[in-house]
Amino acid sequence: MPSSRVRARRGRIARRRKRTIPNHNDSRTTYNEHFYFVLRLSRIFMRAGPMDLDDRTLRRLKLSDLRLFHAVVQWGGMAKAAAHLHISQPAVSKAIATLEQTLGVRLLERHSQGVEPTQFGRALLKGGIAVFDELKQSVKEIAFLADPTAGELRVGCTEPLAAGLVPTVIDRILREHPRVVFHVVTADPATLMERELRARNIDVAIAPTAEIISAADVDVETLFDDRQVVMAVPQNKWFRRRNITLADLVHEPWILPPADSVIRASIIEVFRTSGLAPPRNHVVTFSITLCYQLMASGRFLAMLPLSMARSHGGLPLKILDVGLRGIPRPTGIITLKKRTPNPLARVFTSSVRELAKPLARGR
DNA sequence: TTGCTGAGAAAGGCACCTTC
DNA sequence: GAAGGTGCCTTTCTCAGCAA
Repeated sequence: MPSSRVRARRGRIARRRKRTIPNHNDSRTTYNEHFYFVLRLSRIFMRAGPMDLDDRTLRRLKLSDLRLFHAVVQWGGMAKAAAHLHISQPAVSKAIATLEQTLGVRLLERHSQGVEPTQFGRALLKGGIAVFDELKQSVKEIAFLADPTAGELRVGCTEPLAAGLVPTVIDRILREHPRVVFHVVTADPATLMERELRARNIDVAIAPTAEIISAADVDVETLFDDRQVVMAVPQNKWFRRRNITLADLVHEPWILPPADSVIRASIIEVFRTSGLAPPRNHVVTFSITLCYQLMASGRFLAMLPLSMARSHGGLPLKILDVGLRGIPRPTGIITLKKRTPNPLARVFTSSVRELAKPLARGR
């Protein structure tokens, strides 16, 4: 039986503990991180359904548990997650059980072949991705403030923009921020938005905006019409001709995008509007590298975005004046709303805006 | 203010159990 | 047999209290 002095002391300690954040055995979990984490989770669970999540319950949630829960879902089982995290299976099982007890809901469906997240588990996962992304962005912000010449930026763009505008922007930024690392992903606009931006694999996307379905979670800033114009290299026989029309070029070797693409349909429409049959498909490809290689021979023509001719990369492409304004293709910056921006993303987008100004004239 | 101490909480491992 | 769950244990960490 403890003495009255000891009991009184223990009582005082217990009362103090109730007023403070519990010990998480994780020195990396700072008060601010915990506050933000709890705030996000409370919003997530408010959306998930009516639940009794009081302040103490939310304070028990830990970033380490969320990371562990992520691993379990990612690997499809507690034992597999434990192996990847270098801890024992019971440790994972207990952590998940504690998490479920704290939240008062079942997060995982247990099967003989592993586990699967429930609707509550999926809600937690979705929020978890956002929580870790926000933390990552904060760390990047701190790193950028500590050393503005370094950092990391993930950019998504289409193939033509990767061959024109984007390298010019990157080159410009690297002159001022020489130790910045760029990760560039190329894909079609819809994939960039769904697979890369929403999954937070990229910080910013530069792409044609007309093909982006407007959504509440996405910011679209159209900067210029990247007109599709007829292009050739200076060695091409048509380059020095004057007063040429589309009809003169229709029987030349053309490089065209695949038949099921939006841009191919627009090109065909241009020929039809001029009363012409579409050119024969000599080469059908989305590959800009292949396009460059073929055009370098001086034989092939292609309808490419104006930004490719205006930027300082790749082949010295020249516009053939066939008396058309070109197919307008609104292009701009796409970012995720309510996401703390990577400080380098701000540098990147302002550089894009500046370089897009000459292309935006007449828009 | 600093360093030490002790209590309590949390994390995680081992052995074993249960379920499919 | 494979997977998760449970009980018991040890280790580690945090923090209040206290003395110098």
